[in-house]
Amino acid sequence: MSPAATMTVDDAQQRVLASADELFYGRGIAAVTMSDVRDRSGVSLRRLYSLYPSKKDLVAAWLSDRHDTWMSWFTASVARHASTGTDALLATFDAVEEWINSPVYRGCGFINSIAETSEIDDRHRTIIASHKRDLINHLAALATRDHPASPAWLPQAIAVILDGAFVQCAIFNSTEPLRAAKLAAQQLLETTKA
Amino acid sequence: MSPAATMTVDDAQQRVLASADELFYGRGIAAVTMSDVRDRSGVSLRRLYSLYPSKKDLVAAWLSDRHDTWMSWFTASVARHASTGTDALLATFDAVEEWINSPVYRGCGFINSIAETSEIDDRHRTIIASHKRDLINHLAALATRDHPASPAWLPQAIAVILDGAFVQCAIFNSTEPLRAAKLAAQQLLETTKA
DNA sequence: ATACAGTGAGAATGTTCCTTCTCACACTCG
DNA sequence: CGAGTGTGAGAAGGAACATTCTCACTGTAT
Repeated sequence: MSPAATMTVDDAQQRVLASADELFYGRGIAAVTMSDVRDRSGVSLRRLYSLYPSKKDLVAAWLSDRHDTWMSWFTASVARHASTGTDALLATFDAVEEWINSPVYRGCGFINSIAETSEIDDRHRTIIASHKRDLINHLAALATRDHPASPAWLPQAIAVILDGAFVQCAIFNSTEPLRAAKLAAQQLLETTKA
Repeated sequence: MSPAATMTVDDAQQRVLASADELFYGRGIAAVTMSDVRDRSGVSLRRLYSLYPSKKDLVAAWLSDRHDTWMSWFTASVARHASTGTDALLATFDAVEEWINSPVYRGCGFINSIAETSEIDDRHRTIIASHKRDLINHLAALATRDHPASPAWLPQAIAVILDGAFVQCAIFNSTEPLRAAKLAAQQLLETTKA
């Protein structure tokens, strides 16, 4: 039907998206050229453009892909940390601590991307807003399950604290903000529990 | 001695910095060209480069200037909102509400800038980190004065919540995150007051 | 009045990309 | 085997932009 030569379409897409993630997240969108993506993925420029007709298309595909993988990782990591008896909403801070401590950490890829105005259009902004909305929704589900008496604003507040920690840990290159964030969340959860 | 032709050096610098602020904050650094700055400020390219030998130099001057003006505005705005009897740390949320509600709001200029990796170097990152450190220090001073019994992590926690609100209000183009942030801070201040 | 120092306007330079195109090759299908 | 399609490698086209340079002018100081 349409078997490819050196690499299947799926393979090429997967390699491109994996490379795009390392590059776009690690260096920022504007600092990454299409040739960089080719070099790291091994997918030729010609094929790259046949898969993603423009850099903006590639960026959109990357953001969607990163949303999927990040949310999967996050929910799994939270579940794992909550399984030891820790409050699930509080466990979100333990979950992200691993990430923030990793050497590749460079803040939240979505928050970073939306600041690169010359690389981003409304399509991208929609994906980014959806990502943050989904995060809040997940936190809301955890709150409904474990904190049924908590106020309606709690999930959004936890999300705000998480985003603030992402940002400050990147700016200060330290996990100290995360610790303060977790203590604040802990305090909050204790007083809204009653 | 050295009187200029059309405009004094001080005038030119002031006009350039004012224009740079509108442009860099409003559109992002990469999306603004030196010619844009010339057009808006009325300062010729030649003079622009004699004042700031490179775009990176101009960006550094802008960040320093914005730090000064933003902190002045912020401390004054907090003081004004706190003067009516509101807790000073809580008043920070009322203070930034005006800003976030204004049509020019586009998130925190420092958080946005640090994400534009191809426009930013270590000199800029230092200014940005200092800005956030100064903000925390100011919050710490307010805490020492009004909440002497509060835990040491409180100022950093408030700063995290503020930054998270800055980011989410920009992403969602809404002040809803700020409301959740303020409620969380309120809860926090009440329980750490005792 | 004249030489000079600084300036505005904007052209010229050099670089960095995104995107497209060329050419030769590999593999499929008849 | 022979035509045709898809591909890799990388050159070529074109646009945007930071930075420098040219040229003519203005105001100052001798």
